[in-house]
Amino acid sequence: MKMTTMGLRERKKQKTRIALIDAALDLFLSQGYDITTIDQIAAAVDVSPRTFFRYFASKEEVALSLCRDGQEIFQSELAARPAEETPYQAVSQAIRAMLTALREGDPDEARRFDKARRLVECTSSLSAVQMCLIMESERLLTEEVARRRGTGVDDLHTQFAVSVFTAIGRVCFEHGPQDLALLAERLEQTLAIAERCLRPGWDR
Amino acid sequence: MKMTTMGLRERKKQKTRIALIDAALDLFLSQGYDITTIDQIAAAVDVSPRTFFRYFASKEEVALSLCRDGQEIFQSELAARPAEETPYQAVSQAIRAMLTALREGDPDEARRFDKARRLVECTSSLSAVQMCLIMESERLLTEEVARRRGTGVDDLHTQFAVSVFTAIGRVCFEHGPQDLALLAERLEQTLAIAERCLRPGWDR
DNA sequence: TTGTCATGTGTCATTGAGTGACATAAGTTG
DNA sequence: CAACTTATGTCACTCAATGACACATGACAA
Repeated sequence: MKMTTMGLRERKKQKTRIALIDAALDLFLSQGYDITTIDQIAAAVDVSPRTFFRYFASKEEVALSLCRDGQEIFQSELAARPAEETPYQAVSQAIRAMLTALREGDPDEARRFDKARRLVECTSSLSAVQMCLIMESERLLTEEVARRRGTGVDDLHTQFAVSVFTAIGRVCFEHGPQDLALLAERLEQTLAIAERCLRPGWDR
Repeated sequence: MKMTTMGLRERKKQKTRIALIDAALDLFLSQGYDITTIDQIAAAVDVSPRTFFRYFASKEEVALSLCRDGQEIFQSELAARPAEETPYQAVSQAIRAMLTALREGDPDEARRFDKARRLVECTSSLSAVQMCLIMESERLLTEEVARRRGTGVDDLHTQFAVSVFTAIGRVCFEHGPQDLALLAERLEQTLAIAERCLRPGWDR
């Protein structure tokens, strides 16, 4: 298989997908999420409403597709951390890596990410679904932490550690600034606080 | 105003409300949440579908009304804690008080609470909305913690503390047993772990 | 009790999300 | 060019949710 080109069909699909995301985010931010209809989004990209649902299972999904991308980056960065690191070390490094990846990647993608975060921030129904994403990702995180701690996923201490990690992430991303540089700064401050509050070796 | 009786009209409304909740929970648990329609719930209580929406704003709300009740109990218990207590002391005592209130209250209510928790546990769309509730309640919690710590609600340390409290609550309630007695046990275990992980005075 | 007022409920119509079925158009491969 | 695969459009439908209006029922005063 060639990596240079991936067929006209596939490229068209990617293009439509991006166009749908951009149109949706812009409409959501300018008019409000609830008022905006699928028909409007589809019309803006000049596809049928039915086609929209072939790309995204729901109205929420198009808004949260970027958040999902971010979490997938985090998960893969986490899996790549060396096994010697404690859970806390691995998780904090993985979050840093995710932010770095976003800052060094496609600038358009970073702008979309900002838009998505601004949108979720001011739309309660989306905040709820975002939390659903976080909970999914939390399950994977639990497995990873359990592995590093050598416990099962039902271990209370492991679950507590995972919840603390989620807490750190939420403090950063939920009420944080849109700008990725400021976000990285806020992350460091939050991690510093966490380290001041937690006993050394708490995550072992 | 008399407290003994509260008028036939009001009593009828309470009765319909309870009946709708019970019918909904039973249908949701037996058939599944998504498959169950408003029409079925309304038919089971022998009211029109339109009336359902006069009691509950959405299909989700009827399922989560008990969770909301629980959180309101928590909030009022928290507000009643003496001002000298640290945030952690106040919050942990408030959670204990909430569980106690549920165990000592109406047994029917406790059974509904169990059903609701079981339902939310196995229905991802409801988990999402429950998280939305938790986030609402988190805003109030942030104000309370900020007051006790003498900071603004934007203080990072305060936000971290609140997130840790939420983490404790989620470890208990989310993957916990249905039974209220076992739940209280799990709470104590979780609190013990938290105290072992956190530095003394971390919440000051 | 009766008449008046307020309020809860049923019926009807409508919007919008989401899905299944089927025909057609477009890209892929030989 | 032909045969195949896959994306899209159209149509019809279910269900959640809301507004409007008429009607029934409980509350309350004379």
